[in-house]
Amino acid sequence: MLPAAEQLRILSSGTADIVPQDALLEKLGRGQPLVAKLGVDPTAPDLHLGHAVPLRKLRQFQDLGHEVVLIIGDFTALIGDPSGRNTTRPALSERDIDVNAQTYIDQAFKILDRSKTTVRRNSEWLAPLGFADILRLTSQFTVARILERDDFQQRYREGVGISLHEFLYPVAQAYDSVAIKADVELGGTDQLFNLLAGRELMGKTGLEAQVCLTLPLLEGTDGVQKMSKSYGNYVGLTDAGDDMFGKVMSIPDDLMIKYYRLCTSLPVDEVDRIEHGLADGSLHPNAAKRRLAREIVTLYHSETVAAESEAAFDRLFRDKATPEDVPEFTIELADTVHVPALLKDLGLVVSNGEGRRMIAQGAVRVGGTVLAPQDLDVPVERVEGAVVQVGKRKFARVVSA
RNA sequence: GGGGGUGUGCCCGAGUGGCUAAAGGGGACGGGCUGUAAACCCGUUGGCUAUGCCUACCCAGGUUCGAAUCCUGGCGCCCCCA
Repeated sequence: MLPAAEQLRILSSGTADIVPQDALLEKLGRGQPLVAKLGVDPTAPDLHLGHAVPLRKLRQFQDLGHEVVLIIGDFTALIGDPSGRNTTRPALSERDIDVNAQTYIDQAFKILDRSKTTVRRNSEWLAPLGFADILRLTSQFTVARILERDDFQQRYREGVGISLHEFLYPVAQAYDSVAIKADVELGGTDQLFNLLAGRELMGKTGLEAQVCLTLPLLEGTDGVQKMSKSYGNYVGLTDAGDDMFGKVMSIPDDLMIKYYRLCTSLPVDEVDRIEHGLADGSLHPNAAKRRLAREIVTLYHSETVAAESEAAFDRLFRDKATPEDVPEFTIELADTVHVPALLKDLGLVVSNGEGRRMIAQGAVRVGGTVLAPQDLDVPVERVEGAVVQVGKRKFARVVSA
């Protein structure tokens, strides 16, 4: 094992906070493998770069010789983390949870080392608790303490309802840490409260308290909201190379360095160099972003795919040419084709109305030429075998049935 | 248990009987500029082969020539008092 100080240097990079830092140094100093914990929510089966941030950090722990326990929050899913905007969440069926958990694990192993990872479900220890156990557990926390949590405070102030059982979420999560005797728990900065609850409960239970390590929340491609599927601003770990490359290219410049730090495996020093290059103008932002996109695609696919994705990207956006592989659709065509309906059939727009609007706005090309606003109906020869394009990135080739 | 408030399009939010497919903002989308960045400008944003028709302002009824707007009942959410 590396010296504790060196480990700490690596583990601290990109973190938001380590509470308390000296405790981590001390734990590392014992030269024993630590147990690093991450609790995951089995409600969102599609992982994205945001989910990958703590997973990457866990991977660092593994590479340094530590153990990782991944906790599937199948039981806490009955509550739903109150930090979400949704106060009510539909209860998932056991089957859904199984499927989601499996999907999660499969994707997580794109990042984690399988041999150093233990997967547990918190229903293992939470489900058997009786009411008396829960009373004992909840008596460890005061209402004032629970209300310190930012989102509870805010919701309480704004008069948004808080259900009593939501108070139990941090308590349950804290108990997870007790159950597995975690040394370190990871989470986003929005998790700090929950992580600290675990630290507190462990202390009160006579265990050595865990260290809380928080990571910044990653903004999505819009650069504003945190990355999330529901905001549509995510880069999925299973996205095709082309998509991944394109999405990364669309992030705001200001976010590049953060992505470099949190989403790639480049060494800290290299990222620092890039940062300086951008600051003094010696590195063009476009070049830096391309490299970022390549690094990320390489991580989840391969170097070859990354190169192909970049080539496809250039073809589409720099040369404004048609992509290589346009999906083909076989459709029965009349002599005169009603274009809005055609666009809808091709899946390029969701309704005829949208198709009309797109045509009116000059966003539709057939065989490379922009369709005039009055061309709602065109002769079949014009579309047959032609590439139909809506906007910059939606293409389809029409083949007559 | 009692009192009060509120429910509008993806979101916020105007709108108290016709001029409202519903102001304004945000978001999103499209066009221009460009580096698919930011900023900025312009446009679009319920459905329908469409000078019109249909469906829409929590739900169900009702009043009216006409309702998001009025009435009745229901549901949801919030606040205060106990």
